[in-house]
Amino acid sequence: MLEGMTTRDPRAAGLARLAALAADETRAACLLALLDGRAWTAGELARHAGVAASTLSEHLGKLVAGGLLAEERQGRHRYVRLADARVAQLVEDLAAQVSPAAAERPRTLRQAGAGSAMARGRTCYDHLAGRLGIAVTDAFAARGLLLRDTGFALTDAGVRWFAAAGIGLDRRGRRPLARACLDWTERRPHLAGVAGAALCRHALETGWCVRIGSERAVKVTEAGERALSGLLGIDAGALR
Amino acid sequence: MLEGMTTRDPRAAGLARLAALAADETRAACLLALLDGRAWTAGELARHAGVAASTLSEHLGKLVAGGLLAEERQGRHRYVRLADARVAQLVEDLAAQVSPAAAERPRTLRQAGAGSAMARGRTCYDHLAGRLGIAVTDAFAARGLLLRDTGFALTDAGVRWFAAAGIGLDRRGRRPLARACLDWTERRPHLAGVAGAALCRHALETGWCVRIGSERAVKVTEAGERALSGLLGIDAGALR
DNA sequence: CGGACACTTCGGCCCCCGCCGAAGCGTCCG
DNA sequence: CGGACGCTTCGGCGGGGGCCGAAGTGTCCG
Repeated sequence: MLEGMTTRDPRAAGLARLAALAADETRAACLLALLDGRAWTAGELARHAGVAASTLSEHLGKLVAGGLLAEERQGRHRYVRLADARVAQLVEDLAAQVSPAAAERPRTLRQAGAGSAMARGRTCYDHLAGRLGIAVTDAFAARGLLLRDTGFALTDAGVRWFAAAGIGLDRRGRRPLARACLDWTERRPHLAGVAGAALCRHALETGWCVRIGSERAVKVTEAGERALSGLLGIDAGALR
Repeated sequence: MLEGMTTRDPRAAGLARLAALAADETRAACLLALLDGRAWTAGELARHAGVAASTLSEHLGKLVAGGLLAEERQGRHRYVRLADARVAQLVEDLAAQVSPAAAERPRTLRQAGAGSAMARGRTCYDHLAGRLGIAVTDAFAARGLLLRDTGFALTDAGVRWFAAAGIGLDRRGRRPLARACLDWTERRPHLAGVAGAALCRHALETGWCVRIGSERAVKVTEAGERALSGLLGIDAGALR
């Protein structure tokens, strides 16, 4: 009907193609599961999503081809993880947009227990979240290390704090040094970006926190309580 | 196959439903067009997207029902615009993720001319973009009004600057005071959020800038050059 | 070497959804 | 009042894509 089939907008086509990757419930479940920052096998994801292995294999093919996932093959396993921090942020942003109603709703006692551990402290892709993440972010703001009421950025004092604590910040690359990640249990933003990732890595490496089981939940150790109290003035009570 | 049809993750379902709204090329073209912040009629969007009016009517129904668009009916016209700044940011973020290759490619002389005017200065939803937006952001950063290398936030001096310039900042609401919007012609972030919107509104109201034609492009007036030079030290040459 | 295992490919099924034109409805204007 | 106009609803068509089980490939382990 239209004469010249006016070449359609390539930006619209690209946007649609990208969104289509997340527009399927099974693939969306994979993306959300992978938000924990770990690498999952195809089989784990298939069981998690409740579909046949063959079905999930095709989904992974699309997600990898679309650049959302990176894959690593080890023996007979296919491990996938979110391709990079940009993708993680995109999934977070989309998830944060989705109806806040769908957020909290523990179903079984066991889930409720796990949920409360998750609410205390957990990782979100590569940074700290839950009440632990909030407490750290609050402490940074209270000590003038972080601006968060007029945007979200480390102050000069904040940059010096990281140097003094011996936590290196990789300032090459396009990833922002600090950005806000909107939590979906707590309803408040917490520190993400290069600084959030560096802090989380340091906390796990030095034993301030340990992972609980194979889950995303983390627990603050006694050494961690002392360190967080000394370096940031965080009261241990705020973490319970 | 599966016994209890294990109730699927409502968060995944919500994410998939949201993404599906943008996963169609015609709807994606609408969302991108509406990024200019104006209200479009259904007919304008149908011509823009190159589909029948009946087709586009159905698309608008879904976008409105999904909360991405707000509509306003006037007589026999149906005006739609992006529902709010959150949606605008989401579309921006998705568009920024899409292959940078699909960015620049002027096709006709007329488009090239319009493109260069757009590159000089334009609005992006409700804030300034293009080289004008970059110049303003650079000036804010150079004068210590804005932190952007360690995140993105107004400094105290920045907040005072807005007060001194008589530009009100509405600090109620959840919208961040300052945030980065990634430009897709220039490849650098520029000031968005409450402060970016207030600055843009003020610039248009006081005649620092005027819109060119019915497009998103804006031009800096002579009065605007004097004001930007006096208040921010922006050299007029940077805007050409 | 043979069986268990993780994943992939293939064929087939079916549903969803985007598309259109035709017809209908409300609004505007001469 | 009547015709032009903008939008919506409806029926029907066609393509795309998610799903599965079965069969195939490659890996690990006893």
